Amino acid sequence: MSKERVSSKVRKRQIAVAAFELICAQGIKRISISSVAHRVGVVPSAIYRHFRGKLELLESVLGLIEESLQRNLSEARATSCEPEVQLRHLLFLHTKLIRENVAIPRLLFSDDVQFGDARLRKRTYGILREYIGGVRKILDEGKEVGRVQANVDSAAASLLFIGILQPAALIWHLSEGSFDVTRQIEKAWEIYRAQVFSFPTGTRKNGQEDTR
Amino acid sequence: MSKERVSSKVRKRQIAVAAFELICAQGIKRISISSVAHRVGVVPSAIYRHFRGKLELLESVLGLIEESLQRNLSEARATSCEPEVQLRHLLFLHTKLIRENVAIPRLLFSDDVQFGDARLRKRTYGILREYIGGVRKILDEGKEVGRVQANVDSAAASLLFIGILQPAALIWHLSEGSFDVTRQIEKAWEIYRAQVFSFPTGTRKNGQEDTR
DNA sequence: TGTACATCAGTGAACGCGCGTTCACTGATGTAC
DNA sequence: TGTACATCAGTGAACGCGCGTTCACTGATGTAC
Repeated sequence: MSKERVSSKVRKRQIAVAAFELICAQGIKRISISSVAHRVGVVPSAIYRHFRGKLELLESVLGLIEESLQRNLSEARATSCEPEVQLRHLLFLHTKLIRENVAIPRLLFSDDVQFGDARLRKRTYGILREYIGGVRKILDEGKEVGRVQANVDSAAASLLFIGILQPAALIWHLSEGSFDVTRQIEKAWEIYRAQVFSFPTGTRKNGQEDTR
Repeated sequence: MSKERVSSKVRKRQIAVAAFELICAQGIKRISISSVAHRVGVVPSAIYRHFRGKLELLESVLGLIEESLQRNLSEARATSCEPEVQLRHLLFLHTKLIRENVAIPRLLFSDDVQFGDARLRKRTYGILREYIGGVRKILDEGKEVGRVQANVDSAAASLLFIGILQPAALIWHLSEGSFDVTRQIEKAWEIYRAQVFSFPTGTRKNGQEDTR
């Protein structure tokens, strides 16, 4: 034990990251002030120098998750001005994120968040709303330029976008890897995009342009 | 306290149901041998007359969930011979089930199941596979009679079917009701069925029949 | 550059609590005669 | 129908354990003079 002293700002993030990694590896039930402290190389009571309590620690883990999701959203939007390509890339990034960080669904669906303190719940709600709102924005912009079917409800379509991945990821995790999550998501995406986008890549017919 | 004595078979189910209801009302974290026993009107150690331990109790709650899902599947299949109507009805039943029994997603996504004992995980995997398999069967039968698009991947489509509801239910629960889950599911279903079914009800054109 | 002091990250012992589980027991219920 | 006994659901005290949190402390680091 006994790493050297570190400034609170740095340590605070170290602790949040350690908690996040522990959730990835072992689930939320296994994280405790004690286990997180041990991972950082510090004594449990030291955590209280940086966080008021476990709740505040979990909140900061939510902050990390928010960062990742927003980062993905920005990156996806930067790849192309074509909404279909943007969403396709976001799906790819999201898949990767969830595969590598099981902590995310784990924490968001966890009991601590869903039934715990109202602050945690509100925070989570905000994070998800922001993310889904980002997806919806892409769809709405796509509608304006005629790339997205006008009769598609963008709120519902943005939720369904999340639904492309969510069940597959759940099954994948339960199956302990013996389930081709990438392929399932690919196929589900095909169903999705064929209905949502006006002229999906690969099925676009000659001569058909944005005439609407 | 001190209800009268009851046969083990009856009590066993009472206990499982009590645990299920407690999860609905307060989340998994709050259920303990003690709280379940109290709800049944019995002393904690009495639970051990009927279950070897907490794990076995959770397993029996999974059994209740399995029952509900299978019941829905049978009921949906009995409503019509039209696959679209069957799935539509299953979606309705599923929505109702999840709304009234938050315990179901709660337990299935819980840490105890996902990271806990391998038996629990396997059991959950089996339940979900069975349910999704039922959906897939409806789709495959639909394909045979030309009601479901031949180029739709039925495995992916059955997962996406679950995805219609899952994100909406999550957001709905976090929003504490201020979110019109039914409407979102309705709209997402429209996107889904338009792509999956050959001639979705309401958009079927005159003269078009099963010619494939 | 050297000394005195304030700041503050980290320590270690201690706490109260609820948890899952055990065990010897009690006494109601069902069965055999 | 009445008695003797086996079965077995339920009891209550006790256990060891890990949890989140507190508190008085230590001593390294940064700052003022």
